[in-house]
Amino acid sequence: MWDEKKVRIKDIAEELGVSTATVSNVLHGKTKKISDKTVVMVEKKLEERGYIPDMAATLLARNNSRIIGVVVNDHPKYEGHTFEDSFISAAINHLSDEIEISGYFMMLKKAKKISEVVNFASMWNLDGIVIIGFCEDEYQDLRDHIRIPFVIYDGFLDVQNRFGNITIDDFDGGKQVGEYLRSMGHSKVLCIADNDICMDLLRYKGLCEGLNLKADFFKIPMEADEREKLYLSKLDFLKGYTAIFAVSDYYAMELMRFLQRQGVVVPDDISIVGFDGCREASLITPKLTTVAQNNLLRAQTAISLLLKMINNSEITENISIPVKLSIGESVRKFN
Amino acid sequence: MWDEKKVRIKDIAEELGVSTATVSNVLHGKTKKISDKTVVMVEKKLEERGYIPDMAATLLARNNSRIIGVVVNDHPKYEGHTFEDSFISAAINHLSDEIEISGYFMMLKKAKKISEVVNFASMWNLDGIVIIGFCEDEYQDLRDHIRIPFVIYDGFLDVQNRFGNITIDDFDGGKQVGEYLRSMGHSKVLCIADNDICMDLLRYKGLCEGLNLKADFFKIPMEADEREKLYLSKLDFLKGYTAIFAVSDYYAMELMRFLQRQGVVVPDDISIVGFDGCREASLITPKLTTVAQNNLLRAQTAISLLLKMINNSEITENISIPVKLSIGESVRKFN
DNA sequence: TGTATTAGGTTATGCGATTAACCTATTGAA
DNA sequence: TTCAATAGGTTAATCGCATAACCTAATACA
Repeated sequence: MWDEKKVRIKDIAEELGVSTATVSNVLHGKTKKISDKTVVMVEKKLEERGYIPDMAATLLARNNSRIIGVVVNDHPKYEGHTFEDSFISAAINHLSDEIEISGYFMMLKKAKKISEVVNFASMWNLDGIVIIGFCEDEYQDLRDHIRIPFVIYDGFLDVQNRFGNITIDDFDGGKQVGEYLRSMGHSKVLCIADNDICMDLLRYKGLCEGLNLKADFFKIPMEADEREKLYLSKLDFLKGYTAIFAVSDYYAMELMRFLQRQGVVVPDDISIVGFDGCREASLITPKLTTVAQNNLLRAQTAISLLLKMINNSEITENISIPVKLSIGESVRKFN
Repeated sequence: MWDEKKVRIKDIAEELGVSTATVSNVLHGKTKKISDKTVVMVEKKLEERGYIPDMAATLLARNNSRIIGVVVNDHPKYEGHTFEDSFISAAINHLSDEIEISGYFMMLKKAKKISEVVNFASMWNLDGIVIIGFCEDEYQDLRDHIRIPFVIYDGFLDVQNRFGNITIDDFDGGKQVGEYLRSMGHSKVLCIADNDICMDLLRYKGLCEGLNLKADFFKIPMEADEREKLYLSKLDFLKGYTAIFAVSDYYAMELMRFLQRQGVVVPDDISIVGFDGCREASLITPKLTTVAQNNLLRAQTAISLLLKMINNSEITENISIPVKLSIGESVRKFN
């Protein structure tokens, strides 16, 4: 039923009465030492027989695999829907395209621990890794245990050349939000985040800078039902603010739904701002005001940096992608 | 910098003074002909040296790769955001988990043509394929050109055992919508779809059955801007219906946004129903009434069927996953 | 006592592609 | 005429693992 034999270099060579080396050289354009007629003959035969290289053999024979691993932290906060997250799925989508364009292959993996990443790299002889969603300690750990270059897709601004690092200007994004809210007359502003480190903190600091005052910071739990409980118990506290800045669109939209269910009108009663510029943000009502990231540019930058690192293991760069406030309908003018 | 040598079976064997065959056999649990103490000794050493098999060599040496390909049609309608589509990303997310649980590896690929799928399978020696988003002709084409089993993730109900086929009961889904709309007093109902074949038609037929009358069918173009134009020019036509059933949530939500921009209130002026039960459907306002699919069950079913087919190439099954109407806020009672 | 069986391994080959090293015939130069 | 160089290849080793075929010593059996 499904048993046609696959065409190998050896088959081509035998049918043509040449050596496998000749066929292989033609395949790779190393034709300096092969006559034009032989080249043409081999090329024709390859085409005719529909030759497709066997990757397992190819990988084994050369020392670079031309495979790039994309590893996403399978964080509990995604509740098993990691690849459905809008930031993650956009990353995968564009990374996949960029990797293919560059003539590489992508291997995609969820991982809970850095040791899984190390094993993954070793077992597939990956040429490089793009990694998403771990924290700084874990990246250092990875750095100490791996032999290949990697680029942190959601990097930190303050990292000093220790690995490839793609970041957005979190501080500036927060600042843009702050300036906008200030221009709209808000001064009682709350910032919510699940995390008080790294980029969340930068966004918060930017917010304060833009507002020109110290906004309050509220840490929320990572589990959805605990957040719900917390919001319920702190409803009056939340209502005490005229605007709330959530450090991700996901939290912003969740909070918005929660408030709407409690009869709070957005933006009339409370204004809300998110961060990420995910697709749903512009599909909901009211449209979410948020800080938009250029996912395509980010993926392009990540892959082009990684390829540079693969070709020269001394390079490590820290690249920041600009962000831009995207004004929706979730903030009202406040006097 | 990144240059530790990787541990091979040969290294383990030499350090222990045994043959590579012994180590390999221990690795695969073929310990009938190996003394307990040797087994223990080898296992200890493997653990201690952190042995990780080289996949390229493993694949090459055995005739099954233990790789499952997941191929998604890179359809123009996604406008380059294929993996961000909610149906697709949910599929990838769950398929990835199921494949990993089964001890296989996933290779993910976008493809525009079936020939790419054939090459992909050949180059990686895939054991099987899960394929999403192509049309029936293309699947037949694939069937004729490939040597390995494949399962159609978004299959058709009327296919007769020609490949592994996972489908939902499109007809029943449409029927549930029809019955619901009928119970809400709607009789002027329009069905919109970009396609007049297969599952879209089944959903439409189910709709009519449930309504107990023949609803109108309206074909829309696949390009977003052309749809926009069409909707604009046919606004009065659309307003002539009390309820519109879009055969996917994507179209339903898009239409809802369009109507809202035109000042049409949903559901007060027009009721809207979608199909798929994607995540955004429950996040928008008003919450979309839609036909929910169980994505996890679908992925589990697809992988378990594919594994059956891999182990016995005679099997081909046609499995239908039940669907359930999820009532939101986008349909009003009409008298 | 002689033969069969079993325990506990080892040897050697192949998977398909890559590539360094080698070979031979022809041409060119002195 | 002789040697070097070049064109146009071929040979054979290698990548790391799996596995069928083979081997030897000890034990079982009759």
